[in-house]
Amino acid sequence: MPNSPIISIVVADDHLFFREGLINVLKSKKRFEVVGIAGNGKELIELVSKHKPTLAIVDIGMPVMNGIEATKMIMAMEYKTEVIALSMHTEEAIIFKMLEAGAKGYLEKNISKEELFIAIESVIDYNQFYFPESSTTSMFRLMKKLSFSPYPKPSVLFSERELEIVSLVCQDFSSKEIASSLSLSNRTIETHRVNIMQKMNVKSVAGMVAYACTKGLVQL
Amino acid sequence: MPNSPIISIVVADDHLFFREGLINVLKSKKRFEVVGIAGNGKELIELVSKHKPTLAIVDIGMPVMNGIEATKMIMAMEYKTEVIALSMHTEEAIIFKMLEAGAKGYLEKNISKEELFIAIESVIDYNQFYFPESSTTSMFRLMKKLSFSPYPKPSVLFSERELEIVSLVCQDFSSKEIASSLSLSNRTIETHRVNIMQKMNVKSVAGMVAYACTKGLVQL
DNA sequence: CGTTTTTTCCGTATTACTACTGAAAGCAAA
DNA sequence: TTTGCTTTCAGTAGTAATACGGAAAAAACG
Repeated sequence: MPNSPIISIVVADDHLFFREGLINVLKSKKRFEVVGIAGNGKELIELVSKHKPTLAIVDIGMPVMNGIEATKMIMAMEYKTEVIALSMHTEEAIIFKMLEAGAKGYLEKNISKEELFIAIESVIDYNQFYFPESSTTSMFRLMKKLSFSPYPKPSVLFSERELEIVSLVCQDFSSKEIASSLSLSNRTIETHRVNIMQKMNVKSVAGMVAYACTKGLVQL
Repeated sequence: MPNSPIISIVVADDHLFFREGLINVLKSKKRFEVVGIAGNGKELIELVSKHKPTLAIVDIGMPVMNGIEATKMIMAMEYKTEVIALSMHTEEAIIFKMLEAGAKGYLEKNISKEELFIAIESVIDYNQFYFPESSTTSMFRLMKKLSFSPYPKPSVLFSERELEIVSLVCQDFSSKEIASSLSLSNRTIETHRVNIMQKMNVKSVAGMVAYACTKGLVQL
């Protein structure tokens, strides 16, 4: 999913080396912006409430406040920051608690860059849960199945501007309103609409909004 | 959810008395239409493939073919028939297998009419999983949480005609097209659109489609 | 049977959207 | 540097949708 909005991330882990490594990996993709680094759960919730990031990557075992408690507190905040849990080993009971607390994904610490990216995009772009392949207990198999992506991936790519306009259209704003709110010409918006509808292969706004909803282009 | 489309149902249970009782209860609501009655899994899949019902209410323990196998086969069909499982007792392992097979709900046989109706509407209207309150093991607590309704209930009621038109609008049909496909005047459709938008409190088609998607008025 | 809701239909006017053009500036990749 | 994509803007025209009105038949409900 190129041309996607920036994902701001807060990272929490009590191991300096791992933390730094993780941050470096995240920084290698320009879509990811690390806005905060925490060494324990308390720091984490402070950073999350301060920066309201899109995502928090949270180690489960941390001093002062563990990842489970911290996740619960993050979930209680009004801003919707997603949480992906990190753990050294696959301990089913712990992962379970983390998911109950509200985490949307779980990762072992020895994963590859690629798996990390996939996990983040699954959770953020496609609003799905993410579990590692190694967790093959029956409960996880079932949960994987139940938490399939509700959105089939769109087959075409939309630019950031286009996604912005789609989103505003879905919020019931007219072209004029969108134009003035973005300080652009009405004709610019109309051109975008035409292009968007062509890409979607639909005939009218109705089809455009329906497409956006079903493909998960907008989160309403 | 009054003014909702008819739900066609196939019932499968090997106990005559229970089966008849269930059918009578279903018939007490005019929204439910029992289109088939099966005494075992084999009959069930024949009836489902013949009638393509909205819902199948399936006993787990049946001769010839049990509910789990039958559910798997129903899920493999192209038509999307939902399955609600029935069981005598709450046996976690069995329920688990049933959910893995693709059932969206589970009910004990000693439930009330009201609970049955709620279960059906949860599964059909709101696309959510349904578990009985009595299953309070941690796994079910979590699964309940994960399978919350993605759709907040609409606060207004729409007539069948209105829902029909909403659905067609969401499918990118213009008023003219809808008018001719329903053999109605263009003005009739336009009037409906106005009424619908007033009820939804939106300003344009875009808002209408977005409302329909978020409230689950249409299944796209 | 009366009441209410639903469904049907119309005129007029205005606004919004879509179709068909065309084009220039910016930016990034090849 | 050329190529391509994104973003910006515009004229003209036609079509669709929305905002005001108003109204009557049909069906559902008590």
